[in-house]
Amino acid sequence: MQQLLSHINAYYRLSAEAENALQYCFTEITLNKNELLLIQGNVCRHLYFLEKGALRGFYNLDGKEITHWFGFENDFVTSFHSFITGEPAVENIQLLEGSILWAISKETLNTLLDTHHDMERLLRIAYEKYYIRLEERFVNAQFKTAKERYEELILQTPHILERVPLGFIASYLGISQETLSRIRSRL
Amino acid sequence: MQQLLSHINAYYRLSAEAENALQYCFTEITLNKNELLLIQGNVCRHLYFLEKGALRGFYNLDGKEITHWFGFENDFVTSFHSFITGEPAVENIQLLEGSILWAISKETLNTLLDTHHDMERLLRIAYEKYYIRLEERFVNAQFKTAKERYEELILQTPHILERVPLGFIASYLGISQETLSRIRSRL
DNA sequence: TTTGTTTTTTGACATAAGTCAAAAATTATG
DNA sequence: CATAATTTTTGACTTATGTCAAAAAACAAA
Repeated sequence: MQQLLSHINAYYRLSAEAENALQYCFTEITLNKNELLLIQGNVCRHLYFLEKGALRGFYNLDGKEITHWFGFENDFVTSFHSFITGEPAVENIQLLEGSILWAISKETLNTLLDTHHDMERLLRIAYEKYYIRLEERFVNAQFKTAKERYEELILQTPHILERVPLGFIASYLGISQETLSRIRSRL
Repeated sequence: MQQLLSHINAYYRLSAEAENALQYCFTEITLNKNELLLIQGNVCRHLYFLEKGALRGFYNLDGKEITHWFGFENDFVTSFHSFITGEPAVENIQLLEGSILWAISKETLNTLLDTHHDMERLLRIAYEKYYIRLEERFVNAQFKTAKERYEELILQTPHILERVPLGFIASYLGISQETLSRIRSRL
């Protein structure tokens, strides 16, 4: 819990009241490797803070598993579309390592947001950062070659390489595993 | 101005005070076709509401212009990354038609957000919607074929086809103009 | 209209990346 | 440690899409 609080405060300095209220809104969850935090078709009703561990979001496309994002320490994770819209998730969330998470339900979050203007701001600022990140990935996906995307990954998020099997990384980069393997061999 | 207010209220019902304050924060701008609202390298200090008209965001890649988004009636537009971070914009914003816009500076927006919790919420909700939209485009860019992306465009945003030259649409979809032309001919 | 400009299409060819199958390497487990 | 299971690499071949150049079509202006 301390880690969650200090991570949030690095983003945006909360008032003492908001910070205090926040503490009682999160529930600790421990999960093992390979367990599913969310199964596609279910509505994702929680937002999670990942204190320790790693996980991935993936969905099925023509029988293949497509990993489209990873979460690591200090990330907020959820099936975004489902959490926001209340529609069934198209994706699964699976643990890549044994992990410690803190969960808050959408209802509880909404109460927090109603009560504390600065919580609302925190979330708004968080969205800005996540939006910018996604925008960058989008530009990479659409306008860069497979090799360039892999090099970008090495520079920007090398921790992914160290903790995730290659097959997951390939689909994360939007390329086949074989192509990724070849790129690596001639780098 | 009336259009801006009613569009916002369709998103999220503002308090009378917030709505009133908001009215005095926007300035009307009229621009002609082909004019530039933003030139790359400059910091984008405003958020714009597009009341009437159309525009595009584009940047240069290896000497080619890459159009990566369009704006139409009732869209909020800005060079997002630059507006948020205060860094120079990597993109240009150009008018595709003569347009009427309403501008608000970042400073003025921040004052509004400080004063009105519900403005903060409005913006937070707006970000959610824009995030979801971008997420969808991202998945399309990375995991769908050129033909599928074009078909998606026909279904989801046919108005783009009617108002924008094909060359711009091609780079928006992340394909060459020639390929787009061929896709169209065998559809 | 006629002429000039811009946009779109077509053709020929090049290339990045995908697919399928099998081998090699790595990691897990009895 | 030996065997099984998983992950990564390699090889041969296919395919989608890009590039460059030119023709055709559409649009604008005189």
